[in-house]
Amino acid sequence: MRDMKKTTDPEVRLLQALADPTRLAIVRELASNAEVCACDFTTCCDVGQPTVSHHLKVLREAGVVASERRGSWIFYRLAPDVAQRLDGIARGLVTGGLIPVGELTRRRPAQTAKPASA
Amino acid sequence: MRDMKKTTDPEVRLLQALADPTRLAIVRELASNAEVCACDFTTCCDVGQPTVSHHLKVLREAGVVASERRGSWIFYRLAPDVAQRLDGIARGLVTGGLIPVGELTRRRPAQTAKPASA
DNA sequence: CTACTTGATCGATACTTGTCAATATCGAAA
DNA sequence: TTTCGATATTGACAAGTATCGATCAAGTAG
Repeated sequence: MRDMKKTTDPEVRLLQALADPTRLAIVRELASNAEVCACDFTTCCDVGQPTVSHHLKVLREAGVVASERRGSWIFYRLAPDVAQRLDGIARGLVTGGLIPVGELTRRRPAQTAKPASA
Repeated sequence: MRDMKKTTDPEVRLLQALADPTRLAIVRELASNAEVCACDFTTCCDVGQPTVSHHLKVLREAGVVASERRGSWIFYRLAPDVAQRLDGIARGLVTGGLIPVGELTRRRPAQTAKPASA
């Protein structure tokens, strides 16, 4: 378990796909253009062509982007549910507004006892 | 520029902080408990204490969690704006609903010409 | 004070990843 | 078919990082 490097969690996969400057630049470009040729990313992201290809593969396999070949070029666009999936993660992190922390704190012997984790 | 490893982009920083199985497990624990003792993460995330400490540091420096010492224990909770920040990133990725892709495709000579990136 | 407990830090190691140069593949056009 | 342009893949390398054991620092309890 300790060496569990293979992340199966789809939320972690999505976050990992987005958690890179170059890939987020690609995604942002796609967010404002709706359709971008692969060759354009090399200029807008300031990286070499193989690097762009690599990042596009990561994004593709994470379900972040979809590709479509037209003529000699391959156009990429955002998967339609990316924003929704990310928003789902964000919603899962909402607690502060729902649970008054002070109340939880108040009904514990906070200074001397540790609350049960379960 | 090519060696720009120092990521200053706060959105990338947030995503990087969350894009790890152990850290997301910590964050989820905090999302459902609102306040968790640092010592409890070792069991719930199945990693050693130094590892937990390391990940908590990463989360702290990314502004994802806040810590508070009470007695011998240090309690962690989610920063109140984490969900909102993540949602902000998600909103920035919404385009499919705003721009009818078909229309963009239709008014281009898609088969033979490449559209200008700008 | 000492002894104990919690959490942070250090050092080492193994794994992962971002990048590039070189090459291969694929589609279009001649 | 050959040639050319656009992508993908491969191989290698450097940098980053997740993890652990050992140790340190800070606080509590005797």
